[in-house]
Amino acid sequence: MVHRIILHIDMDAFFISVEQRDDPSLIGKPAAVCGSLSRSVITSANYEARPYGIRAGMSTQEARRRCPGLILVKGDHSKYTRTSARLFSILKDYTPLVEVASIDEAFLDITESILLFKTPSHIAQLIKERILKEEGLTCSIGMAPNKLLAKLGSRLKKPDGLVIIQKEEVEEILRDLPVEKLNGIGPKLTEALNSMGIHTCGQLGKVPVCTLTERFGVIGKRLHEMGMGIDRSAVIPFDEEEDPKSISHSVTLEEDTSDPQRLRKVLLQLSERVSQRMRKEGFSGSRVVLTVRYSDFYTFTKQKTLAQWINNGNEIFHHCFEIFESLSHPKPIRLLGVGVSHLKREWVQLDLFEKREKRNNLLKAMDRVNERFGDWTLTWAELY
DNA sequence: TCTGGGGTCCTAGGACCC
DNA sequence: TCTGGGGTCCTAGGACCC
Repeated sequence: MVHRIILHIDMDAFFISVEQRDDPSLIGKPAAVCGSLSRSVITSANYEARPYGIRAGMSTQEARRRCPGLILVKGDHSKYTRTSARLFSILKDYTPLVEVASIDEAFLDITESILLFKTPSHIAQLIKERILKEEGLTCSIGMAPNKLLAKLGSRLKKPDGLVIIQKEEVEEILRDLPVEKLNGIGPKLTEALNSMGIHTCGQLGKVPVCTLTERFGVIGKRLHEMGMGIDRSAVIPFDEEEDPKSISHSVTLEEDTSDPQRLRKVLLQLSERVSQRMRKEGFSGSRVVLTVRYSDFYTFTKQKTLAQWINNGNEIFHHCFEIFESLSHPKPIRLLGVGVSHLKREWVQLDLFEKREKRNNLLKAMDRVNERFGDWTLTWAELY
């Protein structure tokens, strides 16, 4: 295989950095973005807040307790989506092979682009400069022979880092690197590996594949390769992405409730939002999934496969309400979710071919990012 | 007043069919 | 009349990601 050059671009503390750019009074003070000001979690904390232990996923209450002076900003997701779209349009100036990994992360395959630019690291440098100049934001970039290592690289030096991992250095870098630093190895796998005496990637790469497959099944082979820094997966540009497999919305209620009328209304609204997205993106589905979380945080899903394809709000509601009513709910409800899976395309987006031809068109990029992230703009307040 | 919201992939048991 | 075995679909739940 041709030796590839992959970049992973990861925005630094994306949401709160956007807020700081727009409100300089936040600069230099511990600040964080959260979902809502009451029952929510931190979605992004700035580097001044991190010494207090403030991290994404922490409840806002816990964050306030740890850092009484913390400034909390309610997230404005439509703003982040618009910023994200402009960032992706910058990236597409350097290669058509840009993968949207999340709202603030991208993979670029620049193997072919180096003919047009001086060196690979020059491309990375140009990208950092343009993002800073045009958006006032910093990012961290990892450059490596594959996505796994590029992603590792962008994590190694944050914020505003540029880490280049050459093929020859891979073994040395991985030798003493804790396994949990790799994308895809979460808390449970880390614990399991550690209990087998495997703590570093170097150790992981030396474990025979059969030992790993015996213990972990199909992912055993993948783990073995990860330990050796091998990753053959391709960068998938946005216009070659597969269709989504499910569309869902969920909401944590302002307060736990058992009131059937309120719960019914929430299910109706969630069903309507799901159906609007399905129709906008051209899907029907034949499986409805209800998610319920009780006040004690016990969470479960119940699904129902239908004999027909549906995409309108009333039908989605009808089926998920039927599931809802078939259950005896022993505790007040904290969260409800409605989803549809088993999706089928009703129509093909007319601009798909156009998209292929105009990969550098800003509007197309914005459309695509909006399709993926636009619904983040909806908040609880807007539902009522 | 602890704990958001949107996804993907994998597993595993049971039903059902040949 | 002591019971195989392969395949698919359905359902629920878990791990992981940002």
